[in-house]
Amino acid sequence: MSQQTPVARVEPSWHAWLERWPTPADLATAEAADVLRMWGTLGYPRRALRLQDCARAIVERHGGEVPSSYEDLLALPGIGPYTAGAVLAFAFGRRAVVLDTNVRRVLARAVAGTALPHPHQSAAEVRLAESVLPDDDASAAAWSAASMELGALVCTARAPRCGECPVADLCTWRLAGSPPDEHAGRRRTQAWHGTDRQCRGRVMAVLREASSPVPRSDLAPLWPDAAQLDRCIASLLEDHLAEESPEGLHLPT
DNA sequence: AAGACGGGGGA
DNA sequence: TCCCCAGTCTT
Repeated sequence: MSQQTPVARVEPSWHAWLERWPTPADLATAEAADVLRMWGTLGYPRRALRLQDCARAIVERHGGEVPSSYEDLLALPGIGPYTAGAVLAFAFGRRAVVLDTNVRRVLARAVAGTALPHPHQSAAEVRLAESVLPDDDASAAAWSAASMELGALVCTARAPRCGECPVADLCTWRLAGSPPDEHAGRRRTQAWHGTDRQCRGRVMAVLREASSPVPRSDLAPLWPDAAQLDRCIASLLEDHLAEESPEGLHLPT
């Protein structure tokens, strides 16, 4: 849930979710429509389907227990290098590189001396994270939690609280006078207005609220560009985020 | 190596 | 308004 969605916004949904589907086996047999409705407005609803696919894979491949090896975790749907490392570190207390946006920013400032990390993660960055990770499992897991918290609460992207930072006196960026972002202006802002993502989001919002199939004619007013709307509906069907029956569009059964 | 993919809250 | 958020998957 927290892949690209702030944890503060995730937390209430996370509690409700685990109350309804406490185990992978519970989620594996849920209705996809219920999964998507419970996901609500967390964004990127494909993640909800991947999470259910992940639960099914855990049941089928691992007897319903979350696996504890990096390879097995990485092979699960929706689990990438970050999440695999986070599960290893935070669920199993193991030494693992946990390189999320917060840790990337902390390392960029404290070690590399730049205001923000490069737009795209590099292999060199992973090597750096590995090199500063303590050797034993317990210390490494604590390091991973600490560096993430530091980035999330103190070393924030917009207005870092350097006065409260425990490592301010060894921060390369701070010591250099907190120079501005090197690639400021080159970071392309993600377009939103008029995009397929906005269009898909509107359709999904209607389908989540609907208690019966929605005819395409009822969807037309949602979007000025009819061709784009058709294309987006087709992509939602392709992604299994929606289904179509003679009565109209609805969440998958 | 790029693009696609939601939505909300803070500055 | 703009920016960013405990990324992943596809091409």
